[in-house]
Amino acid sequence: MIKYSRQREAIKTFLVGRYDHPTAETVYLGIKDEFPNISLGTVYRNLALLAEIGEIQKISTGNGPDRFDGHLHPHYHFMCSCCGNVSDLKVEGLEHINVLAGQGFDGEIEGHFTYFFGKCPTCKNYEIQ
Amino acid sequence: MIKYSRQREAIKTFLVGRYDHPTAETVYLGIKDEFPNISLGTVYRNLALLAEIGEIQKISTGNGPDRFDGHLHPHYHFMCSCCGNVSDLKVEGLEHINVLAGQGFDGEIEGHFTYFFGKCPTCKNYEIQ
DNA sequence: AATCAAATCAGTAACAGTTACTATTTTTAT
DNA sequence: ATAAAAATAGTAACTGTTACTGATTTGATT
Repeated sequence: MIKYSRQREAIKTFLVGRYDHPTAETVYLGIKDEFPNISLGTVYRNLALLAEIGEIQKISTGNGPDRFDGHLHPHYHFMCSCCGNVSDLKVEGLEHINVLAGQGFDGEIEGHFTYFFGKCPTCKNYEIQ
Repeated sequence: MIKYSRQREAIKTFLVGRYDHPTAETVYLGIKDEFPNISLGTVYRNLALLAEIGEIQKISTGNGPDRFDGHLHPHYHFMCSCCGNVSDLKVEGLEHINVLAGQGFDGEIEGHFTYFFGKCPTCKNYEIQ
């Protein structure tokens, strides 16, 4: 049974108010204003719990720490190979790819993780100069 | 300049001979027959190098260690949520998704990482009983 | 074949990100 | 109000990976 906690609510609120996919460390530092002695362990525990019950999204890119997203509407993520920032990406017409993947597969496809990479607008412009 | 090394060749050969996407640890143990004092650091260094020059593929799933694939023909990966095994998945008709993702995006999409998850054939059957 | 600089190695220590442990505090059903 | 369950802060420990060091291997040049 999950009991209410003010720390968890603050973590959720923090994430919902941001669009930059913060790391656990960033959440920890951001929450410290309100909870000066919050523990990093508490942040990790609650991020994992929130992700498990589907209230936030966990994004693992394979290098560097995991990132978290408080916005649940269907969207994809883009990670810049230059600066490492993660941004949202609206991609239309990808709803069918689980079905495509399931063709000729004997198991059961439940979903997919996808992120795109390349140069973000800022890094792309910077390169031109 | 990259010089030949017997260890690196053995690592590559090991990966090409397998289809189960082993971890660095598994490679290390598998190579130990031939190189009893090979160092785990050497395995990591060469896996990173081989991935960088495009001779193998590195697969990060976000939980557990990275996995490596010695097979370069275009294919996707499936990770079983139950047993954690990673297998290959042939998915047709996904060539265009970088283009789709680039529509309405000011940066430059260079590629994407995707893996599918769900229940592998074995775990799916096991559940029924 | 001998020389030698650069690359690689084995071994080990250090690191980053994350999880686990413990004693205390908070939540919430009764 | 009470009390059991859940959550907490603080800290230690863990996992996967990278960095450092002095010795060895490679390969181009003689």
